[in-house]
Amino acid sequence: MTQVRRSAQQAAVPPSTVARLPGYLRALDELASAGVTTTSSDELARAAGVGPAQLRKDLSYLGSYGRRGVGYDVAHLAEQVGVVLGLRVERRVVIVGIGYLGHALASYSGFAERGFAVVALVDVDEAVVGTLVGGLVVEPFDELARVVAATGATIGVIATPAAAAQDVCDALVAAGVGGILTFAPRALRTPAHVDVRAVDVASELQILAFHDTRRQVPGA
Amino acid sequence: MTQVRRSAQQAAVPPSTVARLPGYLRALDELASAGVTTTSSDELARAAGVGPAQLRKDLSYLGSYGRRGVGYDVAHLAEQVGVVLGLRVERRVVIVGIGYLGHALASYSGFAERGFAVVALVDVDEAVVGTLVGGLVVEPFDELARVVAATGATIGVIATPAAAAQDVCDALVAAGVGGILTFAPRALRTPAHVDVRAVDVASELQILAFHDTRRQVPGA
DNA sequence: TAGATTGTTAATCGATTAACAATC
DNA sequence: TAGATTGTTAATCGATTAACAATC
Repeated sequence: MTQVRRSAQQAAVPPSTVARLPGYLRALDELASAGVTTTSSDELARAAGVGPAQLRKDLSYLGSYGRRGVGYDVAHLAEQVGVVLGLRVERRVVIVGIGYLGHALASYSGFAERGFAVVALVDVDEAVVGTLVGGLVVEPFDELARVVAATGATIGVIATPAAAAQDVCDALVAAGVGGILTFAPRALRTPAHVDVRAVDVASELQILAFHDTRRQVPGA
Repeated sequence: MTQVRRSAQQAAVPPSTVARLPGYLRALDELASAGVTTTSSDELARAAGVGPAQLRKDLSYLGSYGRRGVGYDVAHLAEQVGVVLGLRVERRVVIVGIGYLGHALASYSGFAERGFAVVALVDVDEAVVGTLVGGLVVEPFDELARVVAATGATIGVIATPAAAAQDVCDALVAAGVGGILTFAPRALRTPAHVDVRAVDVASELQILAFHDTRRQVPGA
């Protein structure tokens, strides 16, 4: 048991596989909406935008949920992927920073549809605190710890300017959240037991610009 | 020359390295702002949140921009990384879908700071078309091709609901953009010459939920 | 049974890490 | 020169892909 962070259930699911599971779940939901009840690795892979071999390999880490010669039951597989992702337990989210982005996130219906409840909004700006956004009253930043404790939020979202990100991050960690999703373009320092995912839209554009260059300027 | 998409310049930069370059650029800008003029792979790696060996390996694909025993000139290295990413040419961006998210993106100052000009906003909703957002007048969706041609946009951002994403994507491709950044939770089909990057915030939360589960429910 | 499709194995490929010779 | 730090090589590691035996 010197192995770092390994669940007791089955063999570990590799990170690259975990990162693709939400896409499979999305594709399964789309198929279900279209009335499809049984699917194949070929069909599901196409819907998710990956190769069929990769899909089967990924699913094999979760267990054996298909039937040879037949395929996968859409509803059953979706349920199992949901279980593995931990979506059968309600996940509560607190959003810090209620600017345009925070507004967008607080109002986004896609969260509820995919297993998340936004339970609190927090901001430092006195002009924003107390206003109603997406059905919630914005709380002051210095109440963060209390708000997290009171709501049972386990995931924090940072939607503040980059300059404030590390302080907000520290406060979220101190308040006891286990995972952080940050939109601020800055590397965050966190203890090892806190999971961080970063979305940086300008970085995404820069990666697109790289390929754009290769395409437009072949020689120089 | 049967090799697919390979630039004529130097040896290809691996995708995983390209994806980290924006982070290095960010870290370099932070160091420069702090008055640092020379840095080491150790210092820069720490600022960017990666290991020093990985940083040096990544930079080695771009060329030799450091000096042994001394380190890297911050300004010079930032310039070179910018060149490789294609940021010395102005990149023009059109945003489709001006809801909360589109608003947030249109108003985001971080784009301009990092080499991008938002040159056009487009929406289908008649109530939104004609309004002023972030200093730009929102154009009707059926004008997309004309707007892209007139502004010279080469990158399209999709900030619409998932149901509209594929149609918007097709229209952007038809209009001639070379890269697409989508926030809609749906796999997009595009021709091979168009580069797509997808940001799905609910998927990010689901990945966090996976680790949350491992932590909170060790046994079952 | 014959046909279809999974789950798994093995081979390939790419990415990361560590170590160190080159060199400032 | 002695100390520092890069750039590169080689070793390790993990991820992807292809092929096919198992089996419905």
